[in-house]
Amino acid sequence: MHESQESGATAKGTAAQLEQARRAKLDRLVSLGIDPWGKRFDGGLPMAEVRTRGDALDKAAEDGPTVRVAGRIMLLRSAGSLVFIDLHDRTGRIQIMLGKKQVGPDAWKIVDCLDLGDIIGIDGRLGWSKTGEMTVFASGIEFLTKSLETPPDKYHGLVDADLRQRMRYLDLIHGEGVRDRFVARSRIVEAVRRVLADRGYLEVEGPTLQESAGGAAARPFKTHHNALDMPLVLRIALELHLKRLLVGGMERVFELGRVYRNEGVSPRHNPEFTMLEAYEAYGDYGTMMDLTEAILVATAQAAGTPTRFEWMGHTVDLTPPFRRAKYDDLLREVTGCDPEDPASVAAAAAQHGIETANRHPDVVKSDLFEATVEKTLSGPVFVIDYPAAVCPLTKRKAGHPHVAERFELYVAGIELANAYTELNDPDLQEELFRTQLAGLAADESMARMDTDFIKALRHGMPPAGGLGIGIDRLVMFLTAAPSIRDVILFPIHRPRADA
RNA sequence: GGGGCCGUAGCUCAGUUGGUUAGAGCAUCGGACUUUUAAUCCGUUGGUCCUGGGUUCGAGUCCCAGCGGCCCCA
Repeated sequence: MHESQESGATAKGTAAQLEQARRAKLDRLVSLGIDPWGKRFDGGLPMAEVRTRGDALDKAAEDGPTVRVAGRIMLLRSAGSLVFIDLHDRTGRIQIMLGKKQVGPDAWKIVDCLDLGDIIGIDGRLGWSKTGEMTVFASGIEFLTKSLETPPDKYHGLVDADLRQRMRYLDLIHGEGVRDRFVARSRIVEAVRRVLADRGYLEVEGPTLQESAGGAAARPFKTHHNALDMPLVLRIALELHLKRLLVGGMERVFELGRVYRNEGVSPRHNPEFTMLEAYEAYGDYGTMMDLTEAILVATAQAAGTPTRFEWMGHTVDLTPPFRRAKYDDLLREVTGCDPEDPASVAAAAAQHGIETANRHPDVVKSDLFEATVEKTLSGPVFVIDYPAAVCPLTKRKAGHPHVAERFELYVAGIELANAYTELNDPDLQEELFRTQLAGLAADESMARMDTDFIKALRHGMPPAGGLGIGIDRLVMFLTAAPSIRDVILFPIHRPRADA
């Protein structure tokens, strides 16, 4: 304490004292000629593999194999000149026993400098302790990295949701199942790519900086290019550029990438999130249903999700084929209105407090559907055949100009996928881009003129099916996560005044 | 944008109707311990009670505003 006052670094407050104690140990390591930041450490076995070997050992035997492991100190129990450590790596944990006699006086000086959170490498004999715990009985220790910060409570870990997201690295170390969930996310994305690759799809990358944001109904983030002195927006969807590639003869394309929507934050919304969009020439929305089922089955398997499970209070069974239900039929069942009759729909909407005056009937209908039907859909269910006016990028059903060949896949009341038979008539597309629906704010409208896209369509886009899947929601669903922030490593946050 | 709940030590949490010097566990530091496993035992350090106002003899506690978080609704 007195030393620190002399050096001007007064240890005021617990945090400073805790750090000072760690820095003292760091200094001791340096004085022992040890680099507290370590170096390359080859030949370490993953803990999971060590455990597999340990399980095969006779528990009384004292001639187990020599193993080398590396990891972070999560627990440290000192019994005099005997120290037990729980060492963790990405694959699991194992107990290390360090004895003063066993490791010798030089190594013991290192053991004296260990704190929770430090990273070390250990050589030792694999065996079982007297109390029946698989243990590496250390013969040597290599110091690899000092931790200057105090880890969270070793039993409770980090609980505060804010801290967990701002300091995700700590959450990954200490949070129950946190790393597993992000491992699952990686496996899910891998599976998506595999399904598409197996079907001959090419993965491509469209521009994230665009002149105008199309392909969805959302407000974009605005930015500016200095050298070109032009305003730009971040993309809100992948659709319009992928369809240009269909024109270009890339008949099966997909993009798996980040999109940005300048809107509210909620348990199901983050301003940046990951979308999959896939387009298949010569297909339609039925083709996309098959693809969606294949992706759901493959990703569930990759994530280790059972076929039948509970999520958000809904029971879900992922055995294909998924149920298909017509939009109008669901609306009729749930609300009792006549979907074909705008007056009947408006009356039902009014009962739910939905504004009906001066609004396009399909907008009202869409609001009514969202307010009443969506939450009842345990799913998985393909809701098919949407009111055409709210689908400006979708081909109309042959002989039914007011019905769009669109489906949304619902699971547990949440929209997981959205697909169309793609509109490829350039004249109709141009007209729909021009048509602003009454009662729909520009921000909420997909109708935004994109003359370059129209030009592309005029060169001929083959009939096609297109599919969009929200990867974050898919991961939420398959890992039973209640919030999108549980599946995004670094979700958006307001800055904090202190830290 | 509206409503509800929350913010106390590095972490996890108590804190009664407003009442003496704000507590515990973990972590830290010192001590005992060669079979522990959230080790145990003895001792020890550590506080902008989110911030700013207000009410009061007296505020962690009540009121107002702000900041931050979680949830619900639009």
